[in-house]
Amino acid sequence: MADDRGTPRRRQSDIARAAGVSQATVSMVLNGRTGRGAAIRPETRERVLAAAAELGYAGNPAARSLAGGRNRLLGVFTFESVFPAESADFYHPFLVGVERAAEAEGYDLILFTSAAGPDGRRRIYRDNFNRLRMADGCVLLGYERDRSELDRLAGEDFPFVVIGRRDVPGRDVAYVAADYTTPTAEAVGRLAALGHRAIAYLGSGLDAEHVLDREEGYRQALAAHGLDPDPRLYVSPARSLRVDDLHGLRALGATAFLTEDDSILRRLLELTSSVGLHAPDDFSLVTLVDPSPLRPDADVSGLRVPRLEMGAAAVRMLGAMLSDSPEMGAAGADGADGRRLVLPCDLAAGTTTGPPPSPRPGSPPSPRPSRQ
Amino acid sequence: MADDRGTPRRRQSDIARAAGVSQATVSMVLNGRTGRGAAIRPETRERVLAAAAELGYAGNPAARSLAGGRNRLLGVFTFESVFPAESADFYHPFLVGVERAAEAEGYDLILFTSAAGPDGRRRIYRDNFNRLRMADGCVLLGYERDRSELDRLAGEDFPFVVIGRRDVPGRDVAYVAADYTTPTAEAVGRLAALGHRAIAYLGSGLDAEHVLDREEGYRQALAAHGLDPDPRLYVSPARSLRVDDLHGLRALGATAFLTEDDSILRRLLELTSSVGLHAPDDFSLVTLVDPSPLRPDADVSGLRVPRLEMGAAAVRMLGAMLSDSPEMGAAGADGADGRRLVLPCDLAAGTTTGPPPSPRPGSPPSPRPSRQ
DNA sequence: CAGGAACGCTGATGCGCATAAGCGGAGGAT
DNA sequence: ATCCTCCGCTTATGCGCATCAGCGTTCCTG
Repeated sequence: MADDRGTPRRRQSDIARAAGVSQATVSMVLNGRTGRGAAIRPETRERVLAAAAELGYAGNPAARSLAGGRNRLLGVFTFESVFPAESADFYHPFLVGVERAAEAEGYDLILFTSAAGPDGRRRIYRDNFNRLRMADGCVLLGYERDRSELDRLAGEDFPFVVIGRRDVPGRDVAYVAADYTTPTAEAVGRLAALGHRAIAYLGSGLDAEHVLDREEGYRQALAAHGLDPDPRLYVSPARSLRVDDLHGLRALGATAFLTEDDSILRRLLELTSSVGLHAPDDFSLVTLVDPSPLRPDADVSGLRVPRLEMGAAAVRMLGAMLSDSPEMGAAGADGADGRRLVLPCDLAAGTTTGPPPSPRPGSPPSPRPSRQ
Repeated sequence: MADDRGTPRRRQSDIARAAGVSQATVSMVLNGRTGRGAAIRPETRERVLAAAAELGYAGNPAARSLAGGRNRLLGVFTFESVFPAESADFYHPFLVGVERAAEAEGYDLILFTSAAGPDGRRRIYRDNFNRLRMADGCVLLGYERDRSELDRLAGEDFPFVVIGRRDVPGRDVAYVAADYTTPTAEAVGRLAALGHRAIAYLGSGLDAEHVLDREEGYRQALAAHGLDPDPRLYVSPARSLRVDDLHGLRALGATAFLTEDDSILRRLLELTSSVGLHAPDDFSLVTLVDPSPLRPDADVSGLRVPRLEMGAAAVRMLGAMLSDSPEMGAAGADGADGRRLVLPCDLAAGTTTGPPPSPRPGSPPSPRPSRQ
């Protein structure tokens, strides 16, 4: 009578023996399933349940999923750390959405944390193995440096949904994206309506789809409102914008700025406040991605990306792909029925936009390049 | 030659066929294991790996764990939402630690999100199935309402580590905790040294271990410094403290306050500022759990719980339990060797403590209840 | 009163994998 | 030449469960 350590787990066969039935019967009772026609006698049922309760039975999910085919595990792959110290604010809302939807749909989540490459970035394929396949399907999140892994994955027969638009030529990648084009265009429209004639675009310089969408909105709206698409107003990458550049833009008549990401926004605010300019009086500002909530000082006008909803929608889409047709997952048929979703993006009014400052004497608003 | 959809998941037997070897050989190669004596010929090995890569093989975690092997999957179970909207700041650092350690040790993480009960809280056992067993072991995080699930889990033979001290009678639960007692006592000591004679304790009213630890530190330090342990200074639960209560405590001579959690801290700050009192001039304040970083206005004195380290340590402990002895996991032998870890907690100086205000005329610092 | 159809259960099977046991051959020791 | 030992692989087995095809009974129908 040593200690009970190693108290063996109870199996269905233990219950079966205790209740005087077969293991198959135990399985049926516990699952409420019916073999073919109908049922288990209530009396037997009770005996089995009693035995299970008494022996403290707890099913083995691994065996369950082995026998059943699927494991109700959804993968979450991020190209960067899932819980990064800094960009916490960026990923967090997506993950909240993913988690909620997973919870609602009865899935557990598997986070691929083991796959870090030497550069700290994660890789889908490690030693040529696709660990993602451990899950029934996978949600991909974040921005990859290298598109080839995604291409390769798209060529496999594995169901996945990317958060963010991805166009892989010849493949039919499922994604949940946000519509950046419309609200970017709308932002330009509003600024134009306020009287701005020269709107500078401070871009990230990346060529990802979501970046192209914003540019597209900018250019379309410029044309639609009859504004001059002066290429000098389009600065990209603008990450290391300097005071000189700022002055240059203002000399071109720029009275409004669009910033493509948070670090550029930050940069611009630093610069402007260092020279004593403030929105909305001295210039207008619209940011094209959610500003970090860490800066409570300003309610910046700009896009509000429905991140939580995107995460949730991605999970729901994946769930649908998994249940609809068990095999439609990867290289689906023609048409991307429910496999592409573009969510609208709000344009928050904020407090950083207003009419352009009235032209100071001697400083004509019309573009007149001072030098260069 | 229709589309390739429907290509089933590859199994080891597929690889075996492609490489012209047996399934067992594939298993050995992929696991780097050696049958009995030594090895697989490098040539064979290469062929197998090539076939696996080409066919896009990825192991089935369920089958792996069923077969008695391991998954390299660690579970993360939280009794509440892992990514809660509000308490994000609370859980996040733990998860960062968990993620980093998992990454370092080459584990992937399973987040048990599917186990939500009707009340929104998660349950380990659902329909009597312990899904945690999908993983090799599990880290538990958060505070359970109901201790019975933990008791039951402790009775099973499944390796897990709890973040936060847990005493389950008769069981030997592995945990990584923080030492709240010492810094709480130290906080009282510092306040006493500054001249405070009456230190109020605003508690949460819970009876979890981590709460008891703080109380313990408070009481010990009161005794050690010869302060009167007036029970009226010990308010718990204090979550709905009111202005009256605040005045009552001050009438008792209280010049310093200890707050047990963030919501109580918040409450106290509301109250005091509503009556025009401010730390450290009018009173001193030490909080016994990290204040939410959302409040940049004050650098509150108080405990700093090493959450990130706790998360990482829990994963490392679990890793050790899994590799040391495959069976020491659950109800270990006697002695909790490396299975209990208590990390020290810093006491940050902050700016909310100082000497007690000099007694105003007519308002003696000695306790003299004015009324009631 | 024969034929059939549920009913209530059992036995067999296989999910994909790890692993123990087996086995032919090559090489060394005696 | 004989025996033994390792090597490099194969075959067989079972993890715990869900599920399917029976199979003896009972009850109903014509």
